Amino acid sequence: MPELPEVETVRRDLSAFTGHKIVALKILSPKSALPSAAFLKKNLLGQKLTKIDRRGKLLILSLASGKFLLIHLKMTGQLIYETKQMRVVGGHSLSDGSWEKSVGGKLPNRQTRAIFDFENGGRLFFNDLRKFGYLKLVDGPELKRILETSYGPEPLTKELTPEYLERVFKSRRITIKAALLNQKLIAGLGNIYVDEALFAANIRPQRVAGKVSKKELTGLISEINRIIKLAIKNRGTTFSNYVDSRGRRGNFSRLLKVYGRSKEPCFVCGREISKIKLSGRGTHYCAHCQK
DNA sequence: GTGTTTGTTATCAA
DNA sequence: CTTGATAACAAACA
Repeated sequence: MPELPEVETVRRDLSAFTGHKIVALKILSPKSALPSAAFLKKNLLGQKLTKIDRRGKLLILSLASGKFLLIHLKMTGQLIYETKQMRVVGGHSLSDGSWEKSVGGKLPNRQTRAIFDFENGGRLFFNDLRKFGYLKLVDGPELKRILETSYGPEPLTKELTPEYLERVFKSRRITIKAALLNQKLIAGLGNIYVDEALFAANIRPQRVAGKVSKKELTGLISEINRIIKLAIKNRGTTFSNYVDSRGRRGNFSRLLKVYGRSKEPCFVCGREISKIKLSGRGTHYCAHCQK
């Protein structure tokens, strides 16, 4: 489940490989390519990749042509980059053994939906078990429209203030959990980091968003920022199948306090972590610590 | 065969 | 117009 820290980790890693031309593109799953596989090929072949940005959980790859390739990993997407050197040495066994714990075998594999070959011999694999993710080619105006209509402020920016959250939550009768999952209100959080942030801020996920006090929102923002920063530092969380651009798992998993810890003891009070369903999502919290 | 996992959008309802 | 609830999407696993 790639959320902001996981997508940011991939973005930073892949940025090291920008500046090269795409010399071949294989699309193995046409439905993963928007608006169509043919359109992507036409617009990507021979194009230089100039930089990679991120907004929320969306990767934005800039092309020399002025167009943009948007990549969303959704739930099970992976972007794995192989250098020419890695293939020459025969696969993915790095000296630190990191490949053994992750995708293991050779690429492409059954989950591979697209393969980019670069001029420098590098190869980028887009894997996606469940095919929710996509590669989407857009022009400048469409990118602008998407960014303006789909994303609220990012964590770790000055735009995310208690005054802002107070204003956009005020009229809302949804739960604070649902509000934090809404990318239009705040960008980048998903199920894992929402549960973690609410635990750290001592706020019950089922509270009505509009009734959370400004003081609590202030604390919540500070916990969101702290956790997101720490998670990026730890290269994200691997819960199901997230791996970074070299196929390695994230290290934040061992720092999770509530997510995936149903019935285990709360690290603060020792009581059992509860698990309920909110907005159709598994929701983990401590009924004693969170008010 | 059933339930569960989740990011995002479409759809419908109030 | 706004807001919210829910299904749908896809594939694997217990």
